[in-house]
Formats: sequence, structure tokens, C-alpha cells
Amino acid sequence: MKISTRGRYALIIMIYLAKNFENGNYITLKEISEKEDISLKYLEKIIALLTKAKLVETLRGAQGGYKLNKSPEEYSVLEIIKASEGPIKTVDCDNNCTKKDTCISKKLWCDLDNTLNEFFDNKTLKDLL
Amino acid sequence: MKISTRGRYALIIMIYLAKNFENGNYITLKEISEKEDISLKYLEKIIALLTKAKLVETLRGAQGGYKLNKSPEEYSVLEIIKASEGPIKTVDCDNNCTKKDTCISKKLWCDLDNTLNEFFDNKTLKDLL
DNA sequence: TGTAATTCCTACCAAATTGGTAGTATAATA
DNA sequence: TATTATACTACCAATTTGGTAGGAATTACA
Repeated sequence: MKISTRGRYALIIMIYLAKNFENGNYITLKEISEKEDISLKYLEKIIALLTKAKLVETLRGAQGGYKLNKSPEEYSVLEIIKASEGPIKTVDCDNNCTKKDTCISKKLWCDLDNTLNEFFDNKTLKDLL
Repeated sequence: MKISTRGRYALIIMIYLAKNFENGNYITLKEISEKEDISLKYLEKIIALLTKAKLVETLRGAQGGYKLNKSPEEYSVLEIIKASEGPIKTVDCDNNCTKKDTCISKKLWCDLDNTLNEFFDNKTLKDLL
């Protein structure tokens, strides 16, 4: 029942980019790494997830970096969490489960997932600034 | 962001005991293990957490086993989850964190923990039957 | 056109957590 | 005292977490 550093650092990155959204420049990971005091190499791995999910725009090479591709209020925290931590599924009740038809707590976990999805979906990146 | 088998199996055990609460007998883990198809040895380890938290009453030896010590509607799901999985803390923002004063997402994680606590606290063991 | 800056990609690794198994000691009951 | 249970301790494999390292590809700019 933990949010791992992947999700937390992803959010830190996105907040940093959001703060610099207005001027439209690309921000390097090096800058974020130094300002937030998180290893560059680890941030590289985490932002790769955000890039893959098309949450950020990237430019390689000199003067390159990352920036948001829409304004902060258009990002839900949910999409950032999902991109970095994967979909919210607090238990693995998949179709392989042999007891799924009689499982008495299935509804509980379903409700939990819904509650969490709603919690994160109701918050935008802008709300965090 | 997962509920581990500890929490899930703990709940299964408690639900099983709740179903047998009326007759007042001790239920053996062996029975639960067979009915729920979960290894006896693993269940032993999990119920030890519930015993330690005084959520169940135990009797050793022949005719022994486990039973609830209060009625199902008096157990919140929260206390069962806490006993088996530990307190709900989705991120480790402890006092050691050097950035805790400037941390922009601290409130988010606090709200999240509160939401989860409330979610589980509002449900009793009886609600699951 | 060369070079510095920067992302992208792949491989590797240690520590912690998860999900168990096994054996034995202890207690209660018939 | 034999049987039935829980209690306790130690161990272990697989997975996840939280990284590190090195180099290839790309771009801007002097």
C-alpha cells in the first residue's frame, strides 16, 4: 500500500515542468536533478515512462530537454500516477482467479480501486502548485 | 499500491471466523486452510499478526483454534488491515526527510492516507458477509 | 563542420519485500 | 500419555524497488 519513488519522482518532475510552463522553454533533467537533489540517471529512467505515455514533449541534443505539452490544469494527477506506477489495481483479481465467482471481498477491492481512481482523477497538476 | 496477500488472507480468515461467530466454537486453521485452499503454514504466520493485535481469541491444544472476541459488526476493516499490513502510510514522509518543509505534494499524500483510512474505517466485518 | 549538450537505450546490481516452507516447542484435552 | 492444536524460529526463492554505468543517437550553435 505504498506509492513508490517512481510515482513520487514523476510527480516532482511534472510539478517542476508545470512551474516552467509559461516561458515555453525546454527544461533539462540535469537542472531538475540538481534542484530536486535526485540522481540524474534515475530521473532519466522515470521520465522515460512519462515520455512513453506522451505526457511530456522532448527535444534531444543541445538546448534540448523536456516540457509539458498541455497546460497544468489539463493534467490529472491520475494520468501521472498511472504512467509512472501503472494502472491502479490494489489486488490482482484477474480472470485466472479460481474463486472469483464466490469471492466475498471482491466488491471491497473494486470499491477501493474506484475510490483511488476518483481521488487522483479529481486533482490536476495545477492544484498542486 | 497493492494490498498484499497478508491483508487479503487476514480478511479471509476474519470473514471465515465471522461466519462461525454465532455458535461460539473455536475454529482450527486446518479447517480454514482446507476450505479456502491456502497453505496452513502461511495462514499460521498471518493469523499470528491478528493474535498479536488481539483481534482473535486463541486456544491451543485439542479442540482449540481461533474465534472472534467481539461480534462482526464491531470490527472495522481498518483494524484488520492495519493489524496485517501495518499502518496506512502511502509514502514515507517521516521527520527525517530533509525537504519536508518545502514539499509541495505532502498534502496530497496526507489526504490520500486520510481517504484510505476513512474508506476502511467505514466498513465493518459484518458488511462483508 | 566539429563539438558540446542532451536525450535514449541497454545492461547490470544490491537491498528490501513478498510469499512462502520446515521443524520444533508448547499447551490443552480426552 | 497420546493426540491435536497453536507458537515460535529459521530459512529460502522470486519479485520489486531503487538505483548505477556506459555508450549511442541527436541537435544546436560557434
